[in-house]
Amino acid sequence: MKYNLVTILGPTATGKTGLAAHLAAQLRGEVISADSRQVYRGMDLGTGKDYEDYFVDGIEVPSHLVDIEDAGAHYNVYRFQTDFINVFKEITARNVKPVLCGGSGLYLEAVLKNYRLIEVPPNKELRKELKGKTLEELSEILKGLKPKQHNLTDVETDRRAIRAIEIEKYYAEHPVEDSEMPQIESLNIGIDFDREMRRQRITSRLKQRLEEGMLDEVQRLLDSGLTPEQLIYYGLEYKFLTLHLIGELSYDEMFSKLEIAIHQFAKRQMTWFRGMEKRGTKIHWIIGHLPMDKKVGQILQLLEESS
RNA sequence: GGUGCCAUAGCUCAGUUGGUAGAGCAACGGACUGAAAAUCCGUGUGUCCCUGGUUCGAUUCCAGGUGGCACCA
Repeated sequence: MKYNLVTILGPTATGKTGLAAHLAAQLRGEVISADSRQVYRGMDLGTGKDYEDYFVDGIEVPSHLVDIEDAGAHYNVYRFQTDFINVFKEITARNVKPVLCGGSGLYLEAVLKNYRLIEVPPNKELRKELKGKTLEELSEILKGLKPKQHNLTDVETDRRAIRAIEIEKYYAEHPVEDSEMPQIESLNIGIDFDREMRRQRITSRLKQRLEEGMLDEVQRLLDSGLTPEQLIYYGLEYKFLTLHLIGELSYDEMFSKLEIAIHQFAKRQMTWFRGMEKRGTKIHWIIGHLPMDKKVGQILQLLEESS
């Protein structure tokens, strides 16, 4: 087979995990999650994590990169890429087929396009040197190092700006060799629903998860000592449910604002996937409402055709 | 039933001393290499309720109608 990876992607609420698990079951494979929020333990309903999705005919398909961090921690692309590489190597060495599955476009592309991210150790001297500079001065320094600056979150706080400068300086001094990254040949499958269907699925899934106790989950995280700010940082469900629990939004306001925010998120995900296609990543879109065995069948067919 | 007020974008509303209109939110498009469920950029999508009158010209003024709200019966 030409491919050494199958990737299942798509916007939120399209049934990616279930499809990945069913496919992995057919291939004697294992699932590697590419979801920037499902990495956190205790964040389940709010991240759309559903352990039952991994059971196929009563047998659990092994999964990776889910529940690997405490809630409250900050995971990131660099960590994802290195974690992915480790899991990929380990699985492949066991002669098991990896199925990458998720909706975090940046994470997917970091792997599929082999982003050059390297370990950047803290530079104490530089940090001392930059300490006390204003955010504007730091922004200027960063702009000098990285003229094509897109991401304003880099200069939102002094700490982040200093880290961004540290990373850029390190890159400048350490040309990267791309030896670490295994060669990835991925068959990419996108799950497609039309816009109206996508919105309906998001809304009904939101209602369902609220009924299943999503508010209790967020309350539990608050009770465990996480601050509202820490939870709001995670966005979407955690942001709006927290705002409701601390009394800043009524239930109805929370619901409608969250619903809108998830719709907007799904749209941004689609923009990212279209962007990936423009940048040269082939995505085979399959129709979301087909029965599971049809979808799996189409993917197996594509794999066969390639061999 | 009477009187008054209102009717403009998907929603809430502003506006045009008469020259066919604009904000917020939503929606749509885009960007994205160490927080990415984040962050940021761009786009107005309209029988200005209907019919008639005045006028070179009416979404705007006048009359009637329809619908909504309030008050009085």
